Amino acid sequence: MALRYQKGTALSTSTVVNLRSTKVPLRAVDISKVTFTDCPVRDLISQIGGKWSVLLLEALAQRSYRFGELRRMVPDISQRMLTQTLRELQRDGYIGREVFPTKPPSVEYRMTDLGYSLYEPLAQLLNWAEANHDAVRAARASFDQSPD
Amino acid sequence: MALRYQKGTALSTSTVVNLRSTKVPLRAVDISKVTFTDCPVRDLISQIGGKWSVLLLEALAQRSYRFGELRRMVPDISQRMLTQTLRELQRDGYIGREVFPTKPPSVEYRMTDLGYSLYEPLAQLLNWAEANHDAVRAARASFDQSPD
DNA sequence: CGGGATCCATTCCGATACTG
DNA sequence: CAGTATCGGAATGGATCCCG
Repeated sequence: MALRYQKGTALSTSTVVNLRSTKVPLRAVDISKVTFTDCPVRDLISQIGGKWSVLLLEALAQRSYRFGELRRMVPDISQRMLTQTLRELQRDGYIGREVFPTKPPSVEYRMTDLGYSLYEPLAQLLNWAEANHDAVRAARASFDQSPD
Repeated sequence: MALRYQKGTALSTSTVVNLRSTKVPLRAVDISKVTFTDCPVRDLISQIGGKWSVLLLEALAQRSYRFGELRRMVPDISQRMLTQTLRELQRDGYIGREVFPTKPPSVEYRMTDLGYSLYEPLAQLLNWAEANHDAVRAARASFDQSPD
């Protein structure tokens, strides 16, 4: 039983198990010719696992913002990464991009319905992070002093 | 107004806004001498944003597993990354590690209470990923054909 | 203003070999 | 069985310059 899909066809005789809840029986899936992005979880993690995606989703969940506004909200992001991350979020359908042909041009980014639906469970996770950050840092400090 | 904490003290006169829900008023936080890991969200993302963390949390949310079992469940993980990721998860207090001094030795990993509490909102997010993967891939295909 | 293009440092991660 | 150590390639991301 293999966990989550993997690249290539190296394990064509194996199966992949989609684990989710302990209350749900495990489902076996043929792994032959299954590619990386076929696994929803690996796909999502590889996307929003980036350094900036979640921060931008957080901002745009509030309201629409222009490129320069976002840049000022995340002061330590480079222009390159801001552009690139916004493109990826747009490509996945989480945010929309509208160009206003003013001089100089302005571009506004806004969350889509799909993006809002993603942000719901995501916000819960971020709330957890904030609520439990002290516990995590305590565990970390304890481990660093004497690895259990 | 800056979004989320950043490194160093370069923006000592700025403030950071913790954004979360549109229903919650924005809170301003002094950014002076605030380091990277002081932001719970950035900290969490940099941790579980890795390639393997979520998969291992998913597995261990089911039941305890031994090192070799986890390795077989995630066949495309290297021994190096399995060890490393498990250490990080243990360090943050999400999982525990117990050594049984048999010959040869066996080591069992199990989720902690903190890990289970993290897995609750995380599982919701993963459920979303599975439920909406088709929509994401459709948006991606559409974008690749003609960038909106 | 909102990018694109290029170069470079760092980090991540896989492969391999070795060990108690 | 469950690691550790080392190496090298791949991917990530920052800095800088240019452009309509």
